[in-house]
Amino acid sequence: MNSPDKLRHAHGEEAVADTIRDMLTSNRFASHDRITESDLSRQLGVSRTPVRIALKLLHAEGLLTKLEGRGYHARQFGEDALRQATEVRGVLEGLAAQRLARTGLSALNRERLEKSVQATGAIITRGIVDQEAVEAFGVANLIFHRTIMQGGDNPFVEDCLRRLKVMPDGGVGEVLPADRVTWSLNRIIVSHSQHVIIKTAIETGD
Amino acid sequence: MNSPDKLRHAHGEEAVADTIRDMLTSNRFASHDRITESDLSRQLGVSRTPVRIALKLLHAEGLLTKLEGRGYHARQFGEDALRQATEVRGVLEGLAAQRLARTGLSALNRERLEKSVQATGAIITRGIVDQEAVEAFGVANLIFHRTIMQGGDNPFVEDCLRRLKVMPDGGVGEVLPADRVTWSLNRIIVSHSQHVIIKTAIETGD
DNA sequence: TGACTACCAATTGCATACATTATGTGGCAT
DNA sequence: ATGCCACATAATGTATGCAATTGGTAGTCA
Repeated sequence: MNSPDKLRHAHGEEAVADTIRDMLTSNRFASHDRITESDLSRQLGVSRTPVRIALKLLHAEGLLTKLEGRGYHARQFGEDALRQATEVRGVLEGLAAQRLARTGLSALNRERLEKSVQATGAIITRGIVDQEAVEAFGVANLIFHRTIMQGGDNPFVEDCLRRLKVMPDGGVGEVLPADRVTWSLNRIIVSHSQHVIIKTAIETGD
Repeated sequence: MNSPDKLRHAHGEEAVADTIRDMLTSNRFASHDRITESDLSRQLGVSRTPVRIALKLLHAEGLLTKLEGRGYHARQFGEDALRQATEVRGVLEGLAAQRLARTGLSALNRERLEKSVQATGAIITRGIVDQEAVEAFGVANLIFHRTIMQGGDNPFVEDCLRRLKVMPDGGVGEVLPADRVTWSLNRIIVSHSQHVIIKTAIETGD
């Protein structure tokens, strides 16, 4: 995906960053691969300048480690990193949810959470985990978490969570490639029940 | 400070970003000022290229809001933003402290926390809040929070906290300019007591 | 044979010139 | 008088050429 053609359509600069980000999060680079401006610019068919900017942004995002004169390396995320990111996301969403519980749910947000929970519930009662179900769960999960995150009305929470998205599989609600994580019904059930707990906690005022 | 001369000494590119960051955090721009590449490049005596990169980095850091075609605005941080950032920092440090409580304090970290608490205690018993006391408190406070943060051993927590530093006065333990915040003994006492609570909680295993 | 030096290649960083896009303004037509 | 269209201006985005720094390598001297 993300052939160089795409670069001509979307606003080049960010498109370059997005493309490289995709290449990184889909583990297209080995840990020892040197990533340099020139290589990527040739590879993507653009000049060094946008690539240069993109690499600096990705470095600032923490996706790349600098080799001081010899390019960059793709930052490697192990299992522990995933766990750590999950911890952080947990407390941040907890904060957002807490605030939601205090201020009360707007009608729109209440509806969003309701629909999300109903959607995951429907998947479970259907009992079949196919591609469609995984995608549906991804969407519902995304809506649920995003609603809480934005409803918390704390831009810093959103900033921090956005930062966690740099992790492969770290983004909340992203549909994961089937070859990386085997999605089971169990996992959906766990998520669903957690969502229900959180939702009722918010509605009753924690 | 940070006259354009400085740009010639430190590694240009980051120096440009640092300079602009300083200009932003010291409130040198009014909220309605348009910030453009060309203006800054003239003002700093460098070409647009490094300024361009610096602005993009600062935008990614959340210090600038994009005006989509007409430059940037300095992001304004109100009192509520300070409160929100404090909330986020609270839960993140809570997470780090929790982990510290589980894994146990290393001798070095235990000593650091002990010394910090003793220092703030000494300030309180002395009872005089002068410049020296404020600075001493700043140092002790910084050590306390940084110890907890790093002891949590979660790079994402550090990432997020670093992100909060973009706020004016948002950095933990920074000595604040006297004209922005009036430091009272009360405030130090509150901090001290909180530190004691956190410290004993960690030592007893939460 | 080992270490030091000098050179070469590769890479980042900067500046300038050029292309593209968006906004704002002014004039014209209805 | 108001609305729309066109043009000018300013801002971002891109490409390329050049400088400076760094790492690697080979060659020489002790």
